[in-house]
Amino acid sequence: MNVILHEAVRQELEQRVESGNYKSGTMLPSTAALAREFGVSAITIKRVLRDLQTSGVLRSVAGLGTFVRERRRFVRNLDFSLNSLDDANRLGIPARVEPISISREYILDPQLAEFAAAPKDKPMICIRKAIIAQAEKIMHDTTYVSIDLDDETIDEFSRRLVMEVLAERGLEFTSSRIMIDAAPGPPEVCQVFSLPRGYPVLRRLYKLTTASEDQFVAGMAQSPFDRLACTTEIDLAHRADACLRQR
Amino acid sequence: MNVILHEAVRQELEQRVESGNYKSGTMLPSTAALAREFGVSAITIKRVLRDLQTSGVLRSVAGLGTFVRERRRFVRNLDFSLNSLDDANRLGIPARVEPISISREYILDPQLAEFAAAPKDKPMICIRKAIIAQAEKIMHDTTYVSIDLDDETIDEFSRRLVMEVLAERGLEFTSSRIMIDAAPGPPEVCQVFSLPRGYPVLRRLYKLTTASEDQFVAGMAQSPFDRLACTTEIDLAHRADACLRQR
DNA sequence: GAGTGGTCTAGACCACCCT
DNA sequence: GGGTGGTCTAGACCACTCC
Repeated sequence: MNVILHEAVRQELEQRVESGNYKSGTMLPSTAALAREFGVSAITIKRVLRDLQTSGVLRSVAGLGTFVRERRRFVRNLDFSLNSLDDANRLGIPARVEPISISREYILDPQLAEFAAAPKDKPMICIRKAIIAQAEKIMHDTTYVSIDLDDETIDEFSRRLVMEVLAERGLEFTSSRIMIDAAPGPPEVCQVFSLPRGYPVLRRLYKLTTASEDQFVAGMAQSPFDRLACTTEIDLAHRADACLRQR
Repeated sequence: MNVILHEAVRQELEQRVESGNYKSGTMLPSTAALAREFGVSAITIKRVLRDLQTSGVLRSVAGLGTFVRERRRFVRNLDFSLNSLDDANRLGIPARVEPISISREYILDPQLAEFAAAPKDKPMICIRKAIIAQAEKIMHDTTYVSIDLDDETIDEFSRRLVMEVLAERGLEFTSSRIMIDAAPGPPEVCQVFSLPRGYPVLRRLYKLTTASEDQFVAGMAQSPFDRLACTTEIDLAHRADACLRQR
């Protein structure tokens, strides 16, 4: 037993969720009831519940209650790129896009800006959207495009995947450089997923290469940690030398 | 300006860190001083400071003060596997291993257990260690090995990388299946890195394949989100079909 | 001993949801 | 109206670090 009160309560609640005592999706007793049960103050309970929200165990709705968060995670193979929503649907996973915004701006995220080495001479087309699979939001995507396009094409971005639309317009993508990291969810993303600030998020920064040097397509896909994971395979028999560098 | 007090204070403090007003590594004013400055209660300030710790912006040491967290991140290319500490040293990055524990146990983490499909007939050798690069802990690794080995070999695990030791003993690894995801840092990991619970962590689950079916080597590497990122490249010209599946 | 952050408490008000 | 979580406050005690 831990000496720290909120830690002890936390472990007990986590255990109840894990053991199925509190079942997935169901409502927990109210903070007042828990405070009585554990013999601690209501504010200590509130702190624990808040901590368990940022760990993805619980989910609270003001005025409604606190619930056990449902886990449903998708796994995406990095080697195969998902290029169209039709592909997903063909695989039996109903997927669609929910547009958030289309605007002209520069890359805000400093990590993405450095990774993609974006042109700084003029603002790019910035498409933000949420990707939904099986009625569940699983991804928040921000794509930056610096190519002259007609309004009709830009309009199409809000209904389908950017790569899909551009490929139809004749753009040939040769390769994609990817950086995968984790991060505390930024405000925009947490809002879309109804998550508390700082919720761990899996990010995939990507920079596409086309035949032409001046066609710039890059972006960042962000998913709550319990909604998406990535897989890949490495051939060790013909491996190259080590590669670890700073920054 | 936001109506929520702690959110407004948070944004102001974040801005001061970003603008360099509070410089990296330096100490912030005390909670009492900040409470006076913002005209809010001390407990509100404490909440904000705690939130900014889980977002990786600040770092507090009880009895010492609150500091701006220094960011130093390594980037690891997935296609090239880092097989020995000598490799890293040759690249000009002084790296070493700090053993945490060697024991015999079953895989605890449910996600890793499912991913690796571990044999359940007997407990495996479990090696836990921290990997340090440039005097900074950047990785927490847990490796499970189910191979009969002499004590001398097992002893060697605490000084060098598991793959390195096994390769010298004649094991030939053909490929590595990898799953990358994010997660709130578990207690063991947060303790090693002196991080608050729930700090976003980048995880890499790996399962190695050897010539023999019954040689089981798998594990999980976890890094604080601001210490490590992974890169890779995808060939889009010869891409296979889409691959997105649930769980 | 003085200063720091970490923990815990009691009590209050608000916005929200459901009936 | 009665229940819920979210916010904010004042005040207290402790463990820790540094001088």
